[in-house]
Amino acid sequence: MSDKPESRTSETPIFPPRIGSFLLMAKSTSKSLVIVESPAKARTISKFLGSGYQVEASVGHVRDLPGGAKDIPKKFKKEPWAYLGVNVEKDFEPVYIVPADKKKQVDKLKAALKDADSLYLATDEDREGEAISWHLFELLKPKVPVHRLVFHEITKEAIQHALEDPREIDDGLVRAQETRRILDRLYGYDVSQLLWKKVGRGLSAGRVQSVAVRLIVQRERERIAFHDATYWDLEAIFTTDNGDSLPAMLATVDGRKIPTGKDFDSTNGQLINPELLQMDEQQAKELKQKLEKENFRVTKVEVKPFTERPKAPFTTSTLQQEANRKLGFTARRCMQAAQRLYENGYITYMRTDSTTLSKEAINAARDLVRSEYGEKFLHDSVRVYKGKVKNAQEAHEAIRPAGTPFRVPGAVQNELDRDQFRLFELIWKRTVACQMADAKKQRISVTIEGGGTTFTASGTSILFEGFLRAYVEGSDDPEAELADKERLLPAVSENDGLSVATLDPKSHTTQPPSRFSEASLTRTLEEKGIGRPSTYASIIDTIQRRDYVYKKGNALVPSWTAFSVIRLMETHFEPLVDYDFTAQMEDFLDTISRQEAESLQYLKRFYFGDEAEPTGDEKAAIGLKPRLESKIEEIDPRVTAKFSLGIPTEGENREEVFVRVGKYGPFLEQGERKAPILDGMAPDEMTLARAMELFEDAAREDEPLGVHPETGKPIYIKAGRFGPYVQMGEKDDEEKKNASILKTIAVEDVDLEMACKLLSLPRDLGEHPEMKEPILAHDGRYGPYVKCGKETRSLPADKSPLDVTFDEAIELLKQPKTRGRAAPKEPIKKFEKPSPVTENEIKILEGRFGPYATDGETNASIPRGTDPKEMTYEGVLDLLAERAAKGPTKKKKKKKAVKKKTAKKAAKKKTAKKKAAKKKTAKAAAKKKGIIKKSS
DNA sequence: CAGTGAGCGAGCTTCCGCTTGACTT
Repeated sequence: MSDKPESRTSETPIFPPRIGSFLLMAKSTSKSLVIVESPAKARTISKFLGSGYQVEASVGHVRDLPGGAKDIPKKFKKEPWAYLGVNVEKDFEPVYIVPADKKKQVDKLKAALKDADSLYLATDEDREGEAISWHLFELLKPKVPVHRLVFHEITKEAIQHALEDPREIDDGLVRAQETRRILDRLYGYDVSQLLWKKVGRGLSAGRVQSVAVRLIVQRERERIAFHDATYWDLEAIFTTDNGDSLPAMLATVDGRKIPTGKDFDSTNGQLINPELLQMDEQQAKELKQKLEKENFRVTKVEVKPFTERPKAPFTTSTLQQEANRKLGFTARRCMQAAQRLYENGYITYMRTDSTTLSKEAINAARDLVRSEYGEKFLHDSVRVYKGKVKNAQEAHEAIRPAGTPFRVPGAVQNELDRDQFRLFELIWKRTVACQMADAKKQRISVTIEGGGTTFTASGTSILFEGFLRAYVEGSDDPEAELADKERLLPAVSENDGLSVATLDPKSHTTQPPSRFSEASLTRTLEEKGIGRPSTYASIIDTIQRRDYVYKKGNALVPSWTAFSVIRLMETHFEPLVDYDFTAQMEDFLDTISRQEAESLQYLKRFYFGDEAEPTGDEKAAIGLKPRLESKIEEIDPRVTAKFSLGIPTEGENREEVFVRVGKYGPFLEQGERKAPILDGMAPDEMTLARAMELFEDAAREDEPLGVHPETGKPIYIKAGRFGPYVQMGEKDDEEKKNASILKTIAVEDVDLEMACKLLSLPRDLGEHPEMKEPILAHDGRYGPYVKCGKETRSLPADKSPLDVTFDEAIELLKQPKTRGRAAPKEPIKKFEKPSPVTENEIKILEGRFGPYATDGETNASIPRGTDPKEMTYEGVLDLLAERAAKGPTKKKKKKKAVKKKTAKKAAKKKTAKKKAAKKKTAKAAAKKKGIIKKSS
């Protein structure tokens, strides 16, 4: 394979050769290669173009920055910036590689190009599409004429037209894309790595995900800060002279308005305007009694007609939102169904930010309105929706039924599965509805007076359905949706007398702002121009995979880890989580694509700060690198990961209570007291009162597994730092005993008998005949082992300290100790020739972390994916040389440095590391514990 | 968040956007 890693240099020509050059060499069987992004699109276009064209797909991007160490080309591996894949020391020069999963496709394209006498790059007409074309050009190095082709619709006419009018690759757009890519990499990798050091392993930060998490955390903070308020009013049903019922709500009493939810300050639950009348239950009941005897009459009837327009055709974002609201689909499920519909030709492309419909589509929709609903439901002129989405790139049409005419849902039902059909129907209706007439409605408000009070009643009636016949948009707030429905009032006129049928005191409690759902998060991100159609679903996946957010029904709930990370970001990297950061970046990218600004200058200021390039806008001068360097010292995770719940004003313990986020998850702390926080408890449920309860719970002993038959002490299963263990005796029992549960035993299989066995360790197997010392079988931090005097031997994997025999132990103790486990393992491979460096034998061994090569001094892992048996002598030498060049591992150096500072800190670090390794088991056990607790 | 004796290497995690299969069940 000749896919050598490339790095862009300034000499690389951006523009392909001029159209029409070198046509003299055209082969007799002349064929043109056309490359589009999607295979489905390639199939469709292939039908429109004759045999003179071969249409292939790039299947997305074909080159990218290296993802991790395994992708970084050898020659850069030693560079300090290698982990970024961007040479920040040399004008942010990116390193591009062909990702492993794209190699096959690139080879295919190369082969296809060999048979072609011209190349058409027909990727999408947006920033990313332009970049794909450029990368294809760089990678394929075509020797035939190259043309850049764009078409907005996939029709024969549009494609023919495009072929007649090709253009060149747009250098500005390509640079803008590259700038975006580099910025995301610098932000993403550098800030993530800071989080690994300060918060926990495997965490991540990024331009898009961090803002998404911040939104969710911010909403939770509002919920925590929320103070509810309760107020009462009266719900009346009046009767007209005709005997019709007229429901109405109390509005004023003696001129004072009755409040509604929005009249209260959410931070303290108090009325914003104290002139309003906040009644309690008592007052409401008294008022009811008083009013029952009063006469009422209608004093005002207001009729207001209004019209409603259909919503724009679907974009990815609005489709996901509606599928979530109406069908209960997650973003992921919606996109999966849409992908199938697209691939099989039922709908147009599903990743789009455009609301524009092609002429053909508009005509098809209008024809269907006529045939399905009748002429009078047709909007009198063609409705055109202007895109109002921030940073829209509009490379595609809106999402709509494919082809013309549109097939009606009933006709395709048997061809589709249930998800696909329901989604298709949704798309069909939305598309058709947008060429339908406005709905005409009217709102009627009735005011009723009597006994110094006023009541109001309102109703909505539909005068003409219009587009509502086909499609009603869903709402994030089910109550609002309900209120939107038609509500009819009996015909009444001013001065009509009314009698009271019922008067019901009703209590209302104000509600905190609701959490984000997938739909409302996507909508908010889109409004702010954050994320792209192809990424909305993956953003939601990512923040859940990192345990920043979990779902509770449809709601996205932030974890305490999210609180911790977001506070760290807000405190130390505020510009990076600014809600406008992406929008500002887009503005810069626009100037870069118009070739009015330099990418380099922007990146310099972003990464190195204003000093590097002091001009213009402050906002871009974030100075990520110097900021990271100063923050790595400054940030104290024990501060950013500590949240006060307040100070108790009663009870014995009056110290301040905190939620703290540790490596194993969140826990409560009050002075010396600690209590775990169980999974599934949302941050806004964690009040001071609830925390105090949890401390009590933690103090109370758990249900014991049973009682030890000999000592009579209770036995508990507990989750500890080193995994699950059994404890005999109460917590404060001086003679209590603990024993780890062997890794070969599942926690749920531990019964009383097993627990007793574990507690019986170390087990005395008898005296060693020669050493005259007892042989003990025990379980330790490196697993089970036998011990005799000062000699220890680990047990092989198939032996347990619970049943290892005397003879087996003797046998083990006979083995030499040097190689740790039972016998030294056979090398996977040995080489005859010794190392020229150390003159030792070179071997490939099977180690704890996989196969590695050693020359006696240096050890080098065999890269994953390489068969160690296939390694050549030269290959091994290369690996060893590379490893040796890196020098001794950094870790050892660091540890020493830390040790110098404070011995205490170093010790802490050490245990922390061990803890992290066992996190999983401990967590699982804790979870199990939670379940046991609940069910018992 | 419990405490239990050795020594043979650590290396990796992560971003955003563009696209589908290749896997398994």
